[in-house]
Amino acid sequence: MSISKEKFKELLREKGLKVTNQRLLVLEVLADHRDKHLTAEDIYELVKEDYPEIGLATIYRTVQLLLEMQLVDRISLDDGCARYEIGESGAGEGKHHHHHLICRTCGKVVPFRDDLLEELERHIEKETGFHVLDHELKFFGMCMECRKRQNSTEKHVEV
Amino acid sequence: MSISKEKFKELLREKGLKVTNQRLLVLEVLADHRDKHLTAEDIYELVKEDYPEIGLATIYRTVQLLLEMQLVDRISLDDGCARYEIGESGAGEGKHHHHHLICRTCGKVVPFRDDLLEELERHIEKETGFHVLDHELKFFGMCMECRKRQNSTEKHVEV
DNA sequence: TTCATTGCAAATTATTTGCATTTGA
DNA sequence: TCAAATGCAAATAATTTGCAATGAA
Repeated sequence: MSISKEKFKELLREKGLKVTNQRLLVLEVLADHRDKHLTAEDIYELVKEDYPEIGLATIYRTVQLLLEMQLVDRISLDDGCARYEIGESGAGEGKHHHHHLICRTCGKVVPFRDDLLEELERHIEKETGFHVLDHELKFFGMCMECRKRQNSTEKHVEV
Repeated sequence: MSISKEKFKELLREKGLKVTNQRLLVLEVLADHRDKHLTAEDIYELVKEDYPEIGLATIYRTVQLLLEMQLVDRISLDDGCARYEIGESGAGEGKHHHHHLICRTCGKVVPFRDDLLEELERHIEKETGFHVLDHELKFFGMCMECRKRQNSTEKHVEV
């Protein structure tokens, strides 16, 4: 449901920006790896497969542009580098994406779709006057697989 | 409601770690600036007032230790550096702190206390098997003051 | 005494920037 | 043609690490 290549080209032209191979490829890599939380370095390696002469600085400049155009989201997994993923909602109207379940045991990140926060946002606006435009919600814990593994290996272990 | 200096000393001894002035001062500075979201550099400057010979590396090592002991939380305001604040709940049982309302216009960060996420967490566990231990929730938007300012200055401005 | 802790400086890592060159409109 | 975009290398900024000196137990 993310943005099409044509729509992206159009948006670039509207802004008076140029349509370059590099920009198209960065968006394509992000679109081909949705829910993968790629770092700039990840994107760099993936784009290099098709376009070996690209520079890392171009990746940074392009994701910055895509962020401003609201075509991608930046998330942090608290590992010291920013991660990027393509937005669900195309041009960024329905800006209420998904949350992330981050397993503290194996590091896996599972997306979770939910809109239960809308009510909380209305509550916040009424209570504090703060107008909420967007939110970012992360849950930390242990995924099902790790729980199973823990159960089987720690059955007789004292804590 | 955060941890007392005595309790902290006791915890250090339990772990076989040494009670040092530097460690006490870092905790004290965090306790004296609750809800202030200090960077390592901020803490460094504040501790230097009492203890000018402290090194920045010690700040980093100490906040790392405090994080492991669950006495402080690390949050990111997406400005390229980690921020630290003292935990509400002392030894970290009731790990459900507060959320942050981040104003995109003036950068102000307002804490907001709420427990409406518990229901959502139960829902997630039932749905996905992911066992939630903690969460981090940020809202981005515009604070009341900025909204007022905007109304008064942009009354006749075309967008 | 003795090993954990510290301060300092150097190293590392992610990201940004300056600039000459290239390229899309 | 020509400003925008790129690639490269150097600069920056946050954080980490190695190591000799210090200090708490």
